[in-house]
Amino acid sequence: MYIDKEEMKQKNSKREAIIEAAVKVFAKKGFYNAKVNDVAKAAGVADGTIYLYFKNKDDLLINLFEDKMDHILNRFAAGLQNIHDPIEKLKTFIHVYFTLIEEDQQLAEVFQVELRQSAKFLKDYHNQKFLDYLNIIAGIVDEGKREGFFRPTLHTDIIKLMIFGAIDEVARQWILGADDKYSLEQASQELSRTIVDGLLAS
Amino acid sequence: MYIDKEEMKQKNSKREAIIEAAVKVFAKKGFYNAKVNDVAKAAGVADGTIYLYFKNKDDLLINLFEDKMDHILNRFAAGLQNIHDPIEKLKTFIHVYFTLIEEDQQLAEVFQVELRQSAKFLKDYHNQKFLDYLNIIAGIVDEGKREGFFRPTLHTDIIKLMIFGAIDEVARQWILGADDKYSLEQASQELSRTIVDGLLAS
Amino acid sequence: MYIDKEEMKQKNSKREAIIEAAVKVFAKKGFYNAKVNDVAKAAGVADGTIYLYFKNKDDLLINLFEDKMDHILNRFAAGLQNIHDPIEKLKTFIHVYFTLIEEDQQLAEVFQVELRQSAKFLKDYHNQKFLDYLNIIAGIVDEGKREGFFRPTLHTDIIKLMIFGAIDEVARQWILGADDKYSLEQASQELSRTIVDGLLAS
Amino acid sequence: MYIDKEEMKQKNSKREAIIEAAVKVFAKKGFYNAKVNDVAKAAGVADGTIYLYFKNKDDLLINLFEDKMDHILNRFAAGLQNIHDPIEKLKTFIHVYFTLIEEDQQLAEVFQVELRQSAKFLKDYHNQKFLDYLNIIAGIVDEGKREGFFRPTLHTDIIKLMIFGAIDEVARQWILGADDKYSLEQASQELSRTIVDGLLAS
DNA sequence: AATGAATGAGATTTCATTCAT
DNA sequence: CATGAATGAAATCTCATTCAT
Repeated sequence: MYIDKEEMKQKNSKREAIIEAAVKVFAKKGFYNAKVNDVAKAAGVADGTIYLYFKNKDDLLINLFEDKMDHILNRFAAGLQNIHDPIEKLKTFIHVYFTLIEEDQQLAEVFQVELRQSAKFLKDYHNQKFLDYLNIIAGIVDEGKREGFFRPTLHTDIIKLMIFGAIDEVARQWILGADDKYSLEQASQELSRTIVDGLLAS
Repeated sequence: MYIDKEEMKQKNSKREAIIEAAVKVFAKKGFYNAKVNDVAKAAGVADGTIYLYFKNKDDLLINLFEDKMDHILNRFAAGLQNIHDPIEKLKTFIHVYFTLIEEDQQLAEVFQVELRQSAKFLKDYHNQKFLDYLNIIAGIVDEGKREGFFRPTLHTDIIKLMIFGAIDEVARQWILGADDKYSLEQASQELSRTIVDGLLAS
Repeated sequence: MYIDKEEMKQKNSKREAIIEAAVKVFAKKGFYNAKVNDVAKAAGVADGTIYLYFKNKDDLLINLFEDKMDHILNRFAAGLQNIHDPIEKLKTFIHVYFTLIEEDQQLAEVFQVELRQSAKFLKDYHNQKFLDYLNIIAGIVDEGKREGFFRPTLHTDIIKLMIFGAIDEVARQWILGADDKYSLEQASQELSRTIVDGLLAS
Repeated sequence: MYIDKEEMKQKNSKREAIIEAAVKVFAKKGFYNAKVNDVAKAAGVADGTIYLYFKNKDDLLINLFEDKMDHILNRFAAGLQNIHDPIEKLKTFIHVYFTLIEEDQQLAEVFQVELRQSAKFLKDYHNQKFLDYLNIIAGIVDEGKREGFFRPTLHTDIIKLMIFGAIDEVARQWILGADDKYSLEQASQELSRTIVDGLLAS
């Protein structure tokens, strides 16, 4: 029994190690410029080992995405659990987002930059986790409409993208260091205020 | 005299043809999956010809970006020329943006998807044209603050990114066809109203 | 233990195989006209394998040169080991030279013809092994002067080149088959006699 | 009439210009690394123009060689014209050789380095001019034998190569600047003395 | 005769993936 | 399970040569 557990841990830990290495390497070099061997070296395994855990390089990126997205979705679920006011929910959503960005900037970079890149990921690959993520926002917006906080005429499909895009871009530029003119805390406040104001029923 | 003109046109037209072909091909296959030979065939020239006009594949992408960005910046300048009310300016900006997207969807796809991908473009390559573009938004926001329309406490560096991100994401998803639930006209209206409301001084 | 040895042998044997193949192919086609794929085929490996052992085509030529030069220098050292008379040493040097030429005519051709060609080898690439080689001759000449056999006024720096050039050219033309009018044995005798006579103190 | 002459001069001067440019460029970069366009630029003509005067790049090198060799052969003929003593002839030959080297070091470099390079030139291309050149030496040696100055047993075919190689190598190293330890004048003296001593009948 | 833009065959080199150990 | 040497398809880029002007 404990052996199985050990082995499971080993197994997991090797798969994990590869994903963590991939996050680092993809963040630094970009997916297309990163070599499988770079990831292998960073993970402390042989090239071939990666193919024991992942079908190919694309599959590694997909698995990385799904794994990390699970974690992110859990974090949002946890953060929003005990909040009932849609306005507070929206503010919390933004806050959790920036907290995640700050916690793991390399992961953030992969999400912000690399996942945008390939047709594979934004077009061909049907991205349920990303839809789940957008639906958190949609849920909050719909709730706000239902409860009379937000304009009832809001087109949720557009608004959810708008909110996501706004947060995402501010985060991306912070990550890229193009703007060290603002802190994530400032950004969080500014975005919350402006977005909420934009949605409020008059 | 007319010969010089002719030749100029010829010359330009070959460079132009390559760039137009690159837009098509990059939009369809993505930058990294597009072969130089694909671009050459699409442009009706030989592989080598591309290297007479561009240093290498990266350089082609950079030139494509700069050329097209010039056009875009001109379009914004023209569109905003005779408008003085900052609120109207913002609405017009959004409208012009979506008009451009609609006019050339392939170009839009390259800008919205492919240009996000390479470290070259978002990090290494210092991107003056993109800054110019963001500064159009910043200018409108600052004007609105000065003239008392918008909250004077707005942090322009954050707000400009927020606005850009919001518009950009809505446009991207429309391009990618993930959402055929809305028209660009609807999106334009919805964004204008929401963003302006978010910025207004109470 | 024997496994390590085996592996070493294997490893060496692949690097070796590539170098031997390169000698054959460069001799036949010339360095610039030889394709990497020609070498790969001759060595019975894939193109890519060559790049596991050598940085690029130039590096292969350099390594070939250094490896073979080591062997050649050893042969000279061995041949001259037990000889003390400078005149005998000179004769032996010439004899060993022609023996090496005869033993491996393809290698000789690469050394005599191909290595002369690229700026890399005669100018840019700093060529310690070749200097070592010339210094064998210089050593013999100096010894001969010191011991009163050779004219004490000989300018060793010139004489060593003269001797090398004389031997080298006779060998080259024999290799190129331009002159099948003489055997290497004849050439060896003729050169020995003439050079020694030229150096002798009167 | 005078127009034809003019044109002839023009014609010659363009062909000449290309050859002179080729000497410069080949000397600097080596034949294989020199681009036709490099030669064209150096000659102040268009790429295509070179093909009006020469069949291809190889043909340019061959023509360069033949032209220059004619000049060289003439110089030797002139220098040796009024000398009858074979020993003096040999000394003069060496002296003329070094004078030519000194007069045009770039040409020398092409002859010394580049012409050695391609199978085309030392094997395939049947090189009458080079044989003519070697035969000047052979003629002197034979004369010396006939007149009793040199050992009658000398194998002229070997000796001519030996003499050529000795002179050539000393010249080459001087060109390459590897040895700035000696002047060409010194070299000339040293070689003359040593070679003549080596050949003398005892 | 001269030009030089255009060609396109072909060479080097890379790197994801495999498989014998 | 793990390795990493070997593979070889495929991509970028070069450059001698052509040919319409």
